[in-house]
Amino acid sequence: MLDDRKLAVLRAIVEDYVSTNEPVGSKTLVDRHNLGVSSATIRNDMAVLEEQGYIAQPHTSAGRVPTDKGYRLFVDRLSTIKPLSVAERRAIETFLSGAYDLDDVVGRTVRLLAQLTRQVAVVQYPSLTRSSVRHVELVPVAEGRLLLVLITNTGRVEQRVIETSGTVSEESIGHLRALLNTCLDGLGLGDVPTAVADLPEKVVQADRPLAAAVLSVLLETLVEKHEEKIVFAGAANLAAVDFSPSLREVLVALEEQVILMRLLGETGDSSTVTVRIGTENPDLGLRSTSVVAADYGVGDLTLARLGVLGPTRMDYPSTMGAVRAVARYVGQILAGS
Amino acid sequence: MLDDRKLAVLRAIVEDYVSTNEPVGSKTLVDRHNLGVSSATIRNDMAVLEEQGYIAQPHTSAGRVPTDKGYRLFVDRLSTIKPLSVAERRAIETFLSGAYDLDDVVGRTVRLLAQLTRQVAVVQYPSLTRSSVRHVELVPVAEGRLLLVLITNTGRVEQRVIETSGTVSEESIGHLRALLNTCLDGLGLGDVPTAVADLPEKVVQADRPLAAAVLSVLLETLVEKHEEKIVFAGAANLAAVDFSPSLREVLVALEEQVILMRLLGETGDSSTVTVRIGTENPDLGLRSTSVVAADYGVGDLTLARLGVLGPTRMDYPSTMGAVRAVARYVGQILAGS
DNA sequence: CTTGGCACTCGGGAGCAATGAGTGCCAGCA
DNA sequence: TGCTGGCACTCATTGCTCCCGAGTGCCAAG
Repeated sequence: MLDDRKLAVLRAIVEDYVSTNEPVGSKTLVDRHNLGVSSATIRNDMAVLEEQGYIAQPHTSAGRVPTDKGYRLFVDRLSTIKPLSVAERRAIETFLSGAYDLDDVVGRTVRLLAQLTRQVAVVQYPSLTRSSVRHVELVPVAEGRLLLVLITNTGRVEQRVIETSGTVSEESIGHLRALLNTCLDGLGLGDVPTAVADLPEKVVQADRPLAAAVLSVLLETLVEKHEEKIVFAGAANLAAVDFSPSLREVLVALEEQVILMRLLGETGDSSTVTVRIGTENPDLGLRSTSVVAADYGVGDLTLARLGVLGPTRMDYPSTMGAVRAVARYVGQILAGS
Repeated sequence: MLDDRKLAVLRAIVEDYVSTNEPVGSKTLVDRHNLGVSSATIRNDMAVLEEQGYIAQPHTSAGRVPTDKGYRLFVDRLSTIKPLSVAERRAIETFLSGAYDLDDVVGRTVRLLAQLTRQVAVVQYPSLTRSSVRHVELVPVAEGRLLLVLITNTGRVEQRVIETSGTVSEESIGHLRALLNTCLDGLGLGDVPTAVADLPEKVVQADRPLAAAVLSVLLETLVEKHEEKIVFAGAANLAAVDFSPSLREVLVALEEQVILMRLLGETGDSSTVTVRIGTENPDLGLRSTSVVAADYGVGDLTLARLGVLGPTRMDYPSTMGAVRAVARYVGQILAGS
């Protein structure tokens, strides 16, 4: 259907258009790439490519521009992920290794990725559901108020206030704390609900209301935090590209956690970079953007995803390289802390 | 210098320009507001106002537009803060009272403020320096690693990893934890450094390295977190106004913590709303924006600031009303949790 | 299948006139 | 002294035409 030269033409169109941001015509194409044929031949090829829906012209008498379908073919078959330079890798490593807690790791990662790709970066916090309990802490913070702190093996710390009906003794708290920790230590968060089901029965009669209160808040925390936290950075990079009309829509989408979550999407083939182009996106208003995303995690364990959002007209090979590299390094950093 | 009518004219110009976003001329002015004089008279007044620098015309044969100086006069002497409607107040209250921890309070606040004013909202986390220690927790998370968790009376939780040279026994940790808590409980964070200076001397010889490590991390935390955390929301609202060229600069500024901090500025008269207009701003690139900010806190204690950033051409009375109201409610919520 | 040639299309920019909102100024009037 | 109506003037904006050139599609020949 499409012979080698037509594919080469498509590739050239994508590359030229990405770098110049101007519709590319048959003449400029033969000038810039040495395709060994005349512009008339290219024109014929382009007519075919257009008929098949890989490219389009904004208006008659203008050059061609890749369509989403064209980008898709380019990503799937015409390009390879471009590895980062040694200098870049080193920069990533030193920058990330300076982080001192989970918030900081995520914060640095998202800024790094934004800067590296000059686009909007999105990073999801490590999943709670896949991590396990490292420690549970109960701290009295005021009359009738306890603070429940849950620490996971991924370094995440969750906190919730518990209202207790009356004053609670230090011993009761200490007892409950010990009980919780022996029950839960090392347990996957998904298994917590069943493990603590019979907790109230294990404490003395007087402390049962307390135990029940703590328990309900603990379970709530697990459920609510299930919808993961997600952050972005580099919105300023959007202004550089001129999205003119849809810029507002894109900004709105970015501020909506739920949309961001869907944006990164479910894990495709793990250990690979996923690309979603233009209308392949689940969200309206992001129809003119592409998302390049990847899983990150420690060893075989996938913790969450991160990625980049930019115009469909983006440098896919480089972006994919940056996303892949950052995902790997974050994994390493998390493993080592 | 400026008689009452000239002030009335200035007020009318500001109000008209804010609502229509078009330079306002003498004719439209007498039509819309009943000033009781003819347009020629208004023209004379406008000439004076322009000479004094309160208004300017984008080009000859165009209407007048307020200058920063004009807005300043308007805010200081020609307008009063517009209180929110009962419905709005109720909405704020119910929305904020649904929050369940500090992150959530701040997150809801910033989104609320952005939506209420249709501009960019900025909220600073409650200051660490002005709060006091509620509890210190030490948790072993791995071989050679401890997690230090610091809980303050404002509900803020700080965490840091401590690298210990060797394995540390549970007892050592327990001892140190108890020691820290008796030393620090209720202490203002500013007083922590002196209070813990002699800590290593209070533990048995073998635990001194541990104590020193914990100590240094604790002090680091206090210093580093001194530069407070700050968040924003509503960037999408920027796209609605057409900042055309400077939009990028504004977005850049928003992502820079340091700039944001400076933006809210030092507390002016507390319990009042502060307005900074256009070039009064410390930052270049925000020359065409205004900031409306206020302190918030519990009772007499000021914890931090929050505010709104928008075009100089904004509805100051309403914005000030919204900022003031939200600041008050956040204070109430924090007091009650 | 490729190529040079050629007519055709159409967006974008330059040039130009008409429009009209808005101004500054002035002389007259209370 | 301050207000007013009148009037000439300015100038951004709009709509119009015209022209240019990049780029195409098609065709006949190699």
